[in-house]
Amino acid sequence: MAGFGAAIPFSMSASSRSSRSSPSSRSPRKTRDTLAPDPATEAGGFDPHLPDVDYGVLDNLIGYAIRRAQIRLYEDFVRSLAPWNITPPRFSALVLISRNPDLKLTDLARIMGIARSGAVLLVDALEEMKLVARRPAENDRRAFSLVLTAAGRRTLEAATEAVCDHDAKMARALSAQEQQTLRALLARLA
Amino acid sequence: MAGFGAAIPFSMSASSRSSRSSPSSRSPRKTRDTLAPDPATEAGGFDPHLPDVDYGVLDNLIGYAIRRAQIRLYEDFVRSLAPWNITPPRFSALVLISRNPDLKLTDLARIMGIARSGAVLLVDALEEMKLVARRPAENDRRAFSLVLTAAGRRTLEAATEAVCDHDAKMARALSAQEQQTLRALLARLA
DNA sequence: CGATTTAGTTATACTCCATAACAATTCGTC
DNA sequence: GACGAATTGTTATGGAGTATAACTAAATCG
Repeated sequence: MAGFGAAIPFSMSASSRSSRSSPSSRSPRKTRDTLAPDPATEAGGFDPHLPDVDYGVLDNLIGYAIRRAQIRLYEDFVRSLAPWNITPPRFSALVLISRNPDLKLTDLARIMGIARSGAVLLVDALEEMKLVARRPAENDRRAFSLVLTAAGRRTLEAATEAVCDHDAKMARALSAQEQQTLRALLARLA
Repeated sequence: MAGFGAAIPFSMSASSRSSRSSPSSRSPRKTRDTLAPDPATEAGGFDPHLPDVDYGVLDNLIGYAIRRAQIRLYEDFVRSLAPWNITPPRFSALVLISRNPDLKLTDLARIMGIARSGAVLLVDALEEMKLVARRPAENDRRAFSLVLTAAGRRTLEAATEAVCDHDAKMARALSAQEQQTLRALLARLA
């Protein structure tokens, strides 16, 4: 889930494979054959609310209304960042590194709500893309200060523009006043 | 990510481990020792908006406002379902199976936006928990009709109550009128 | 009937992320 | 100032979720 980089662990008990009697009783596996290349990818674009489906309580929950909106926005958000090979967590990291001087890897992890080990991987990727550099921190020889490279600044600028365009496009059905209302209501939840 | 059971693939290029010069230059690994049991879990509860942090553009995007609200709701949502070992996708599946008679596994996959293979695992888990049963479908010996067991109905009823309580708790800061407004605005996005 | 499609399944692999352990360093406290 | 505790960055390992591809049995369509 991620998206912002949040934890949202959601792990719980594994549901290990179970033996089960199948409708058409199993028979021994044959060897490869390959007749039809299997029709294009499954599970493509996802419509969070199909007609002719009874969603029961799900339709009554504010949480699901938010979830649905988030799903719709998210897919397009990812697409708008794809040209730079930037994922949402990477975008968040770039913004945070850009705006918070002397940010340490541990700070980044805390802010984004991920484990330090995850932040290492994230920064590794950004460093390999030459967008971020680890610079020895002053006063602490254990730590790095994270900084954007020149390329990182350029990429962030371009990606930011794309993201803002995307956001404006998504919200264009709402007036400025309505957007303000939406923001205020969301902020008051929970 | 899931949560509702949505796809949201979000995969792209893997950021393979890179060689990197560390701040304190590496030395050979020693064997086990175990001194301190490492302080409680990292990446615990996540605050989507810390003070003293500059979030830059992120604070201006409607998409992030929604994302943040969703994150806050989600953690609590998961906790409210935990007593029954029900995850959000499992809850969605139970509701959908309950409300849509004669639902097939493939239908479930399509509605939830996951691959059929994923639906198999989901239904496997629910069947192992004795909440759902595969019943041979009429007129099609390939397919199952998914149905709730008596235990499944009881569990769904209890979990639904917990979920509704949770949702009401989250939205209690908003008047009925405001909740309606929020719903309407969310529906008009994208 | 034969070709194609569909439902359910399995195997495999990938991605993201957490936990745990660790070395080097810093901090707190006497 | 020395020593135990905490912190920083790191690696190894593994788990959960989901996708892709291939497959069997059955239905459908010409």
